[in-house]
Amino acid sequence: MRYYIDVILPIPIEKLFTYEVSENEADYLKQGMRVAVPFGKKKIYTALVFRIHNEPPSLYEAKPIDQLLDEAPIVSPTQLEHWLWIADYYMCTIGDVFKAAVPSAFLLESETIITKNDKFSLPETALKDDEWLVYEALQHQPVLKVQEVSQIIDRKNVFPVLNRLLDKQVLYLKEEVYEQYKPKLVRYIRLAPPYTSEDRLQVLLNELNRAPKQKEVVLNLFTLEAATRKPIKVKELEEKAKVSSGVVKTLIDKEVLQEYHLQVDRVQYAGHETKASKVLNEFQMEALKQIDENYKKHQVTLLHGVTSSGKTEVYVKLIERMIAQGKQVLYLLPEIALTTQLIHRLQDYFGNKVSVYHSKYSVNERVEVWNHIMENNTKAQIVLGARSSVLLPFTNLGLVIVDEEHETSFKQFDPAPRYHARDAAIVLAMMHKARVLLGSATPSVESYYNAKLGKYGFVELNRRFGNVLMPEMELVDIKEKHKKKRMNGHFSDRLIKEIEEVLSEGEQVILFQNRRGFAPIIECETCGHSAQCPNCDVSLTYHRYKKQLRCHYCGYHIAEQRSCLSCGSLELNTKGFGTEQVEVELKSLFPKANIARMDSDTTKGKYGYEKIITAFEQHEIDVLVGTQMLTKGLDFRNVTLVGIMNADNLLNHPDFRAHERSFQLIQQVAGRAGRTRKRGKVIVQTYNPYHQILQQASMHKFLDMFTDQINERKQYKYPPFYRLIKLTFKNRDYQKLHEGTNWFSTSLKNSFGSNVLGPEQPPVGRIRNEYILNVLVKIPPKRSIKEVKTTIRKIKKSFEAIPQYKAIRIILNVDNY
DNA sequence: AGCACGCCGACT
DNA sequence: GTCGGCGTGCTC
Repeated sequence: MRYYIDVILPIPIEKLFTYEVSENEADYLKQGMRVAVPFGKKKIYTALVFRIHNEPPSLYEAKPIDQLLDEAPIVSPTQLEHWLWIADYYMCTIGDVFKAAVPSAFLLESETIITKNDKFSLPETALKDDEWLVYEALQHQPVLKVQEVSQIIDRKNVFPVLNRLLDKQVLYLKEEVYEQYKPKLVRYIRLAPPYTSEDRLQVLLNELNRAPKQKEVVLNLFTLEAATRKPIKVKELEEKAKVSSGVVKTLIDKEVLQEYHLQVDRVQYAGHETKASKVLNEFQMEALKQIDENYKKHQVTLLHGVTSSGKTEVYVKLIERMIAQGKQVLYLLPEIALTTQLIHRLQDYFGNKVSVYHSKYSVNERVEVWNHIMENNTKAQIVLGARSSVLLPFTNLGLVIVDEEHETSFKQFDPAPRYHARDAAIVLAMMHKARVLLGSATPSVESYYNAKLGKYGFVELNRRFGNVLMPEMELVDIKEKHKKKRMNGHFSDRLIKEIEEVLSEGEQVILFQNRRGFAPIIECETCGHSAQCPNCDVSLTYHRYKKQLRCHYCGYHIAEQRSCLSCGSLELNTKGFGTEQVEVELKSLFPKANIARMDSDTTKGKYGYEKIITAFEQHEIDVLVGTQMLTKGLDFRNVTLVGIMNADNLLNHPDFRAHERSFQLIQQVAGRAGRTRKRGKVIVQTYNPYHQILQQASMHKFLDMFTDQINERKQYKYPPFYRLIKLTFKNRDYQKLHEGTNWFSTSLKNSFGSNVLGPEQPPVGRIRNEYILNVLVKIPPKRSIKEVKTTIRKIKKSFEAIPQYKAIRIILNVDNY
C-alpha cells in the first residue's frame, strides 16, 4: 500500500498537489500540519496537509516530501473550513488564503547554498575569470549564498557560472531550509545537583572562602531561590550579587552552578493588577440588556452608538461574560484604530488574557499569538486585531466584536484574498456558533438595512457619555468667501476666528484634509503643462518639505522644478492643496501655535504614529493637521474644534458609496471634537453648502441619509439589493487589453445582459506602465451568486485558453465596496 | 508565484 | 559573442 498527501501550497494555483509519504509519515501526519516539499526544479516550499489517502495520481509520479515540519497541526479544522469558504466566495485560491493567513515565519522557503568541493584538483588555469572569482571566494568563505555570488561577479544571472563550476566539480549546490521562528530563550541558573543539600552547600561555602566574589554569588543564589521559589535568571543573579558575568561563568565551569534555558513569550503584559470593569450608566445598561435580548433570536446584532457614547464599556461587559465561560473572543477593528490607547484600556481589565495581532508586530511575536490561539491558551483568549485576525486558528470562539463596522478598510483590496473581514467574521462566527456584535457610530448602509429587515438584531446607544452634546456643525460657503475676499489661503475668516478663540482658551484643534503632499498638481501659467508620472496616468504631487514631485501610485519622484519642463517658463502655479500646504499656511497665520502634521509621510516607522498621538495628547501640539488617519477611535479630551478644509473632494468620488462615505467621514471627524465637558464645534468648508449629504451630516441626520441612500441603491441597482463583482484587466499593451476585455465583457453580457457594465477606464487608467480596464457585474437579488460565479469562472477559463489574451491579467473582486 | 527556457536587441 | 529583457509554460 502506498501513501499520499494532498497539500495546499502558498501560491495562486487552483489545485492541490499530491506527494508521496511513507507509511510512518502517513500515520504521523494530520490535516493542518506543515510539510516541506520540493516544487519545480529545485525550490522547496512549505505546504499544508489537507488530506491523507492511498489514491496514486494517474497522470504523474508523485514526488516524496522533503521533511515534516510540525508535531501538531497549526491550523484548526474549523479554520480550514473557513479558509475554503473565503477562497470560494471571494474567488481566489486556497493557497492565497493560506499565504495571507499564516505569519511569514511559518512559510519557510529554501535557499541555494554553495559549498566548495575539497577534492577539487583541476589546474586553476581551467577556470574563466568569473569562475575564478567564485572559486577564490570559496577559499575564504566555506559557504556562499546565491545573492553573495551575484555581488562577487557583479551580474544578475549566476546560475550559468555556477553550473559550469558544478560540472568541473569545484563546488556543490544544495537547497537549505531554515526555520524562521526562533523561540526566545532566557538563561536561568541553579546549583548543580551535588550541592543542593544543605550540608554539602556548607562545605562548598567553606571551600569558597578564598574567593569572596564566588561565595557571594552562591549565597545570593541560595537566598533568591528560598525567597522566590521560582527559576532564577542569570542576569538577576548577577545584579543581586553585584558581580560580572565572568564570576558566574567560572562557577559554571567549575560545575558548581548549572545553567539552563527556558522558552519565554516575546509579548508579555507587564502591567498592574487588572481593574474591575466600569459600572455602566443607565443607557449602556439598557443597551447591554437589549443586546442579550437580541441574541436570543439573532446571531448578529448591530450596535448603533453615537461617538463617545461608551460602546467600549459595553463590549467589555460582553467580553467579561464570554471569558468566564472559557470562550475565545475576537475583537476586530481597523488597523488605524488599533492604538496603544485601546490596547491599554483592555489590558487594564483583562490583563494578560489580551493578545494583539497585526502587521506591525514582528513575525516571531505573531507566531506566539497564533500558537496561543491554536492551543486555546488563556493568554490569547481575547484577540485584538485588524483584518487578518479573522484568519487565525480559533478553536473555541464565543464572540466576535467588529468595531467601526462601517470601515471600508475591512475589505482587503490587494493582493488576493480580497475578503471583507466583517463579512468573513460573521461566517466564522456561524461556524463556531458564536455571537457577533457590529458596532459603529455611523453604520454602513448594508448593515443598517440588514438590521431593519430583522436579519440582524439592533440596539441603539444615542446618549454621549456624561451627556455631552453632539458637536455643533457650521457649513462655510467658500465660494462666497472667495467672492467677498474673506479667504486667507485655504482658510475662511470663520475658521480663522474659531481657531483663534480655541487657542486662546488653551484648547486644541484638529484640521482635516484628505490629501497628503503640498499640492496635487503644479501647472505652468504660460503653456498649461503639468508634470506627469512617466509610468502612470497621473500628475505628480508636489511635496514641498522633501522638495520633490512624487507619484502616489508608483513612488516615482523627481526633484522640485523651478521652471516648466515643457516651455521653460518660471511662472508655475499650484492647483489643489494637501496637508503640507495647510500646515504651511497655518504656521504663517498662527506663528505662536505648535503645529504638527499627521499623514502617511510623517508616520513612517513603528512608532511614528504613536509619537505624534502622544505629543498631541500631552498638549505639546496645539493644532494637528492630518488625513483620514486621525478620524479613527482616538480619544482626545481637549479638542474643541475640528475643521474640515474642503468637504467637496470627498463628495466627488466616482463611486456609488461616495455619499455614504462622506457622511461617515464627516461624522467621525466631528466625533473628535468635544468628547468631554464642553460642546465641540466643527467647521466644514465647502463650495456646496446646500449639498444634501453635507446638510444631513451637519445635523447628524443618520436616518435621513440612510433613507436617501437606500432608495438610490434600490433605484440604481446597487448593494444591498444587487451584489457586485468587479473584474479588472491589466496589460502593458493598450490595444491588446481593449480587445481582450471586450471579448470578456461580451461573453459576460451573453449570460447576464444589461447587468454587465463596462469595460470602463478607471480614474487612473495606467499604473506602473500597465493599462487598466474594469468590468462590473451586478447580480440581481433573486439570482444565485454561486451560479453567477461558476459562469464567470467558466468564461475566465475559455478566455485564458486564447493565446493572444494569455498575458492579460484578470483580478476578481467580489463585493468590491 | 517562481523559475527555466527561448527569443531578441544592445553593448563590451 | 554575451547579457539582460520579456513572453510562455509548468510546477505533484
